[in-house]
Amino acid sequence: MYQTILHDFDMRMLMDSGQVFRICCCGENTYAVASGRHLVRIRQTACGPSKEGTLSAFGMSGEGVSVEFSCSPQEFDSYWYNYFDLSTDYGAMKKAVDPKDSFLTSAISYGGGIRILRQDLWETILCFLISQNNNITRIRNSVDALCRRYGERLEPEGFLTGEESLSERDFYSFPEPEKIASGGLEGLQGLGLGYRDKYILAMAKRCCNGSGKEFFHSLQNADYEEAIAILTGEFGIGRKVADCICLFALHHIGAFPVDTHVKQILAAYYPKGFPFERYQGFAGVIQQYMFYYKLSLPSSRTKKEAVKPAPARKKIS
DNA sequence: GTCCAGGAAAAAC
DNA sequence: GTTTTTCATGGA
Repeated sequence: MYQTILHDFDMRMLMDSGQVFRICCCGENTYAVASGRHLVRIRQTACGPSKEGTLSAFGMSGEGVSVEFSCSPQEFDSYWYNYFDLSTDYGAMKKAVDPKDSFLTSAISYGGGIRILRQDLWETILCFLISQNNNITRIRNSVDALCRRYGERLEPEGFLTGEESLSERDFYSFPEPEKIASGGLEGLQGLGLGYRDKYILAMAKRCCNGSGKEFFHSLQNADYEEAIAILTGEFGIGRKVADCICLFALHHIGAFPVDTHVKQILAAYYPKGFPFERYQGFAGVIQQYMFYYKLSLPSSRTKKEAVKPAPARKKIS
């Protein structure tokens, strides 16, 4: 077990932020995080004198949360510290936000515990291939089903203090390209992938054996623009998915993925344009606060009808 | 039945 | 070169 105090950190927000699909809640204030072949359980509790502790108070700058990792301090240092991007000061980026921008200030007050994770590249490429024209719940289910079919069962590492029983749920490693490729298209049926199965298979074949390592290294050594060019050259990856991979795996935090939600935000709240110049170099962090906050809003607020009233509805016969 | 979801490829203009 | 259609799937 390893315990520490963290700022700008909230597991529930990270779990639901849409950047990662392998975190689940497995008890009160307790979460399981799987990444590649790593698995850890994390318990987070409010600490210090804070205003009556709502969950939303977690992770706000200044307050901090007490966080227990089930793993050893060595595993924390060598993997999870980097995964959660704990060397970055998010308070500084929050302060850069225009105080007159009420949408953004609300978004940060609502989702201040979000960070940009440094996720495994192979895993992130596949997860965001699955994400296209899909919703977060279905993505999570497909990713989990894929890991159950081709991954290996992971043994929980270490224990949290006073842990009575482990979660009934079991966890699997993210499958290697060779495993997915060998199963062919048939091996991808029944996972809810829909038409995306052919993208997954093509990417798995492309990353088999040595060529995957080369591909990953070229991406990791590329700057943002180069990475976008490489990624969008692949079957099934367009600009939006490429931006997500750049942001969530390659940590190009200037990347600003525009999906259906962000498109709605920009149309509804920034009709005269979003001030990208103000957030140069870290717009992706700002984007993530906006995205997460938007998920909590009633859809009527940003749906097209709310912005521009739709013409009279066509009469049904 | 229709619309929507962290879109992109293929077809059609 | 740009716009439109198609592509699976399941929940609302």
